[in-house]
Amino acid sequence: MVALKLVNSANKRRNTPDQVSELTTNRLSVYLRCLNELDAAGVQTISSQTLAEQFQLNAAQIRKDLAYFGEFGVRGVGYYVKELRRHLRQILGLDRRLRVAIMGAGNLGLALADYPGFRQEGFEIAALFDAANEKIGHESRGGVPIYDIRELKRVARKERLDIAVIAVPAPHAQPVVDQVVTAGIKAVLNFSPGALKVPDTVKLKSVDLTVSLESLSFYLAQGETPGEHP
Amino acid sequence: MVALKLVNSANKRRNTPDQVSELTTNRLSVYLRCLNELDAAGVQTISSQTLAEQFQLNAAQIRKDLAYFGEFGVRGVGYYVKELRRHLRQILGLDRRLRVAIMGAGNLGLALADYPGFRQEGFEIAALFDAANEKIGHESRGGVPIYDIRELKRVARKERLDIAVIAVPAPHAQPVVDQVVTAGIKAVLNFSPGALKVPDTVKLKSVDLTVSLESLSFYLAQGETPGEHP
DNA sequence: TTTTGTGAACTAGTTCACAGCT
DNA sequence: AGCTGTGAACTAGTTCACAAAA
Repeated sequence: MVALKLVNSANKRRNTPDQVSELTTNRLSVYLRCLNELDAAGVQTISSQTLAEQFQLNAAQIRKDLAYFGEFGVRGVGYYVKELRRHLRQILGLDRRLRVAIMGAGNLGLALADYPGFRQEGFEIAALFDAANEKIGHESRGGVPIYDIRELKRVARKERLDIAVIAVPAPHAQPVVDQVVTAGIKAVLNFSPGALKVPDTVKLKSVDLTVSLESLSFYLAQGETPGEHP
Repeated sequence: MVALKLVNSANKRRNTPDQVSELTTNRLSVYLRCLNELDAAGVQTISSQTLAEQFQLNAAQIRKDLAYFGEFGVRGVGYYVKELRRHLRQILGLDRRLRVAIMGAGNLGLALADYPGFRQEGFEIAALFDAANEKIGHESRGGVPIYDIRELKRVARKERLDIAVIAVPAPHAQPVVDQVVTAGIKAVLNFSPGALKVPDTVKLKSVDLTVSLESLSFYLAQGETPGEHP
């Protein structure tokens, strides 16, 4: 077991022990953000306990999440911030720039194209796509070029696009995602409401604004009648 | 038990039996969307089985989610679409219009203000707030007025704002959400990266774009080394 | 017969608690 | 002494399977 772990941490990539839960990868991303801040603040080491206090999390959970990918900690000390940060970036595949396409140059698409949060952590918004002739050939305020969606396959290859963000009106979402799949893009972030179908060789992640708002509405409706809270 | 259930479905509102999971309320929202489509298509009744086939879900799960709030189905028949739709709208608190404020009239805030998906299901974008003088007093393309954020408390009362959407740059997010809480708003949808602190009388729901993208990045990084899929 | 509502069984995810390094 | 890594215990969420109703 110890021998296996040593092999794993020597041969850094390649480690899908069974199947990592989405909840885990989301947390890794949160840890990374925290480590970036700690590193920027000049902190050298951090314990799972201290890290857990920052957000609403259990220290054992953090240790388990990390231990899953290797033995990154030092007993009696904690984790070296710079080192753990490097490991997490590599586990999350952020040690290379990922190129993102945004489908739909409407309000939302243009806003996302220039959203500074995306660029920060190694993502590069390389292209916008739209079907409206008057938009094609122009670019976003931040300088992202707008291509004809019919050019998707060609541009995807030439620009080496890794991820597509779906920001088109709901009725166009499925046809557009079909084109994305055909163009060979393997990861999709969907902002349109409703379920999209993709083959299971493609990873789809959906952010449904209506569902989020309605979940808040439910809370407000329940809150009307007081009810207890733990 | 049967008697209790009859009481519950007679006295429709008021039913927080223990604590409803977020996963459940999210699904209710998905069911509602599906029912809207079925109703529009003129479908009269639907079984949990048929509903489950529409998206990737188990029929028992749907029945359990619904049965939690009352006995809405008819054995041997299924659910009456119109009736179930009405129940769900009421459970989710969508039987009244909810008034939404968007904090931050930048790219993202303006895009969200005019996002058609929001208006559709009973939400009303009533106000934008910003700190930049040159924006205050203007309005979004869709006609949502932009107020000075210092006016938040007054406007929140006058306009009866129910929900705040946080679309300001990350460093401003915590101060802004503090003001939102002070203004008495009880539900917040946060688009800024990182954790926000709110008192537990306020419901906070976060959509973290960086986390979503990094989760896709993880998938791509793992996919490099083939690995099996079930 | 069809399909709901639901206890029981199962699966996934979290937290505890402690042996074992440093 | 301090803190990680991890089996064991626990909690939450999902699916099965079937009795009861229409």
